[in-house]
Amino acid sequence: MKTSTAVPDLSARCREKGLALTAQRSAVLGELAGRLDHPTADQVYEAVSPKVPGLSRTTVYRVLDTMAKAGVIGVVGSLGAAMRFDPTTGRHHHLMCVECHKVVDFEDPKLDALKVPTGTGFEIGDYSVQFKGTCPECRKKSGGNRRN
Amino acid sequence: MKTSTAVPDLSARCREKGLALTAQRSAVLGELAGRLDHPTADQVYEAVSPKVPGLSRTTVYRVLDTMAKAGVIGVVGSLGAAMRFDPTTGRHHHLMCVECHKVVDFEDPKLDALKVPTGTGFEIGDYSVQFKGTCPECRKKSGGNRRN
DNA sequence: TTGTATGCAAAAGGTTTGCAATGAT
DNA sequence: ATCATTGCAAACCTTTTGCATACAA
Repeated sequence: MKTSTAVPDLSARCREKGLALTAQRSAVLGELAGRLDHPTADQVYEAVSPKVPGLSRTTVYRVLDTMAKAGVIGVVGSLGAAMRFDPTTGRHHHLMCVECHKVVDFEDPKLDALKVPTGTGFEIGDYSVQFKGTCPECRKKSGGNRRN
Repeated sequence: MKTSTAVPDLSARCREKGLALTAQRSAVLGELAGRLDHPTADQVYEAVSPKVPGLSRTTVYRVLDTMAKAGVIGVVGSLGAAMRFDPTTGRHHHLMCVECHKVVDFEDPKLDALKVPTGTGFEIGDYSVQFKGTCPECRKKSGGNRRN
């Protein structure tokens, strides 16, 4: 039988990316690797802080940001900080620009008919597919990072 | 031919939900209905403010929140304010609790093979499916709204 | 040694709240 | 008349930044 996803060795990945492995980074990555939930930066800080005397909240934010940008870890959602509103309430999907955070609707009947998971304990109301990439404008000005 | 989604009459929906239709609400909903992007609360405020003298930023936040909770409008992403991190970097999907914002991984090979949209101008890197619902814990304590 | 990473403190968003006044039904 | 909604100011939470110090390679 195939066990569920093994705990990833994030510290190793960190090294592979050529990033220095400090005590703080090791602790933050070690904490994240062992968690099934998807903690916020503050939750990571609260968990790691007791184990690393003097650890700064700022450092946790910076480590998580650095690791996410290097692809060592992932982020859930990946919109900017601000909440975005949508006049459409029906099922539809989104193209999201990872550069400028632009969000564009995408409709596709095929995607509207996915099988909703059962036996998870969750009562699923709806779903949507998020396609993450780079929008036309940001592709042009390659280094474009104006926020939208 | 079928034209793309028509501009929704959000004010009508507001009435249907039994919510008072004030000048401010009407202006906010009117603005949102006409936009294809997915504006932040602040962007809505900037757009509506000139048309409604004395309009408060607070009110815009409150109107959007109220309407979203009533189902008159939608929100993109629907996580809480805080960013969440994930040790997993490969393609996988999420069950998200709309009550407590808990996020649980969900893996399904079928969902890993969706057709990525083309001809959108976007350069798509990856995607994930977000299933939104209520988690087992929040279902029990029906009114449960502790944040996770 | 040399550049990167950390800590502190302070600032910068983004959003929420208490309370009195205003307004919709 | 009555309760919901608004505006203001202030608080709150999350995240980012400047700068001097400490540390990994």
